[in-house]
Amino acid sequence: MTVSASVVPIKAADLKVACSSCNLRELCLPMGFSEHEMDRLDALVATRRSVRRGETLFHVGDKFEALFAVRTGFFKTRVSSEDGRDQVTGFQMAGELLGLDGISTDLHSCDAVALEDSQVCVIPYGQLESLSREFTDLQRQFHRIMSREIVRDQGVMLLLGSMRAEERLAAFLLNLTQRLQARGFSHTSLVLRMTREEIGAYLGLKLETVSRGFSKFQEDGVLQVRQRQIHVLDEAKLQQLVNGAEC
Amino acid sequence: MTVSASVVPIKAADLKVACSSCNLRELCLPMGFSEHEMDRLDALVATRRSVRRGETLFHVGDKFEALFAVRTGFFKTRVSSEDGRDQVTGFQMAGELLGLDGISTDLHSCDAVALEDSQVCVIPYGQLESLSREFTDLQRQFHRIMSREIVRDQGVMLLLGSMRAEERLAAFLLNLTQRLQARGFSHTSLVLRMTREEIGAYLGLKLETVSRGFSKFQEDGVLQVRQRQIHVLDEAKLQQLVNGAEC
DNA sequence: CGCGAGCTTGATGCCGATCAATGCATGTGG
DNA sequence: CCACATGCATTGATCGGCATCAAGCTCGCG
Repeated sequence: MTVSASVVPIKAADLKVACSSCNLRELCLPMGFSEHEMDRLDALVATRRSVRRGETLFHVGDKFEALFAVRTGFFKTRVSSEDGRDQVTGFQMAGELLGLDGISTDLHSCDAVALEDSQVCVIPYGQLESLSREFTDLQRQFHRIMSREIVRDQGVMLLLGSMRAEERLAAFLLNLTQRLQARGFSHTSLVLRMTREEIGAYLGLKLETVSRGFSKFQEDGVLQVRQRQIHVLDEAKLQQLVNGAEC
Repeated sequence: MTVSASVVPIKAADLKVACSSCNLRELCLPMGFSEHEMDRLDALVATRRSVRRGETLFHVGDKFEALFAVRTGFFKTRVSSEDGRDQVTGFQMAGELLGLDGISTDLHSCDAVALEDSQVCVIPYGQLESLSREFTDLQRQFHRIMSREIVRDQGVMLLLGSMRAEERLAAFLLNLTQRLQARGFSHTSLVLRMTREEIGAYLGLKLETVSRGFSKFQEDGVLQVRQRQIHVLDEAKLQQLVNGAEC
C-alpha cells in the first residue's frame, strides 16, 4: 500500500500546485476541462496545506474561506450534539472536496479531521465564485459536486434510517471499495484508515457491533479480516447483504 | 413515464408569477435582492405548476430540467432501497427548494410527493445557471441554499445515527415549529401535514413508536395531541429532550 | 519488555420492532 | 339515515437486535 507515513516537517503553504498535472484531475474539480480552463484553474488553486494525522483541517465555527480538495491522505467529517455524542458524516479520500458546509453561513458547521498525514489543495472560495462566473464548465462542475454531496447524504439517511447493522456495514465496505477502485486500487483488498469506533460513529452503531459484523462476515466467508486489512472474498454476497437478502 | 401531475385538470403552466410580489421573497431564492435583480428573476421564474395531494412533482429517474420553489402546500422527498423500504429525506414547505438532487446526474434521485394540494414555481435550471453568471447575488444565494441543504442533511444524520426515539421526535417537532414560525405562524400550535407512518419513515422509526412518543409527550404535559393537531405546551422541555436530558 | 490503544468476544438488558386488537373519523352506497 | 368500508391512530403484549458492561487479546512502540 502507498502509505505515505512520511513526516511532513514544513507547514507547506507555498508549494507549487498544478491541477493540469495532477493525477486526480479526472476525479476532482477539473473533471473534463479543456486545457485553457485547466490553466485558469491552476491559477486559482495556488497553494496546498499539509495536515497531520489527528489534526483538524477546520473546526465547527471556523470562518469559511476556502474549499479543500484532498490530494493525498484521508479525512473524516463529524458533527456533534450538545451532549457530546458525535456523528461522523463522511470519509473523504483523494479527489474529494471538503468544506461545502461552510458556504451556507460563512462558518463551518462540522469538523474535518485527518485520519492520516494528508495534503489538500486550497481553493479560495471567493475566487472560485468569480472564476465560475466566467467559465460555464467550472460552474457546472461545481454545482454537480454540491448536488452529488446532497445525493450521497440521501443515501446515508437511507442507510441510517432503514438498514440493520450488517447491511450498513456491507454498504459501507462496498462504497469504500468502489471509491478505491475508481482511484486505481484493488476493489477486493483495502486497508481501513479509521477505527471501529469511527466506523460505528458513521454507521450509527457501537464499535462492538461493528467488530461483530466483521467477525460474522469472516465466518460466512464474505471477508477476510485482519485488523484493518480487509479482503473481500465474495463481493456478490456483500452486495446481496446491502439489499434485504437473508444471509 | 413521467405520469407525475399530468392528470391535474388545470395544468397551470401559464399563470403569471412574480417573485417581486411574492410574500415568500424573504425566505426563498430572492432573499435580499435589489429591485433590479428581482425583475430579472421574475423573468426567469415564469411559470407555476399545481400538484394535487398524493401526486408526485418528480420521480426517481425523471430527467432533471428545473428546480421548484414551494409556493403553497407541503411536500415530502423520499428515496427507496432495492427491497422497497423507503426513507423520507425531508419535508418541504413554502419558500423551500426542491430538485437540487437532480443537478448531479441530470436525473432526479428521489421522489417528491405533495402531502396536500400544492403549487410550485418552476425555475428552469439552465436559465438559472446563466443568470447566476451575471448576478453575483443570485449565484451566492443559490450556493448558500445548496450548502444549507448539506448542513441540514448533516443534522438529519446526527439525528438518525445518535438519537433515541423521543429525542428524534422532539427534534422533528421543534424543527417544524421553527420553520412555521419563520413563515409567520404560531410556534406553539401546528397541524401535521403527514401521517405517523411518514414521520416514522423520516425519523427511522415505526409508526407505533411515533404514536407512543406523542402519547408520552402528552402524559408529560409537553404536548397536547389531537390527531394531527399539535399544541406545544412546554417548549423548553421539548428543547431539553432534543439534547440528552434525562427526564 | 511492558504499556496502552484498539479490537474481540461473551453475558445481560433495554429500546424499539413486531404482532394484534381496538378505536375513531371520514366517506360511500343502499 | 344507517351499514359498512377504509385509512389512520392508539394501545397492549411479546420479541429480537443492538447497546451496554465486562473480560481478555493483539500489536505497535517507547
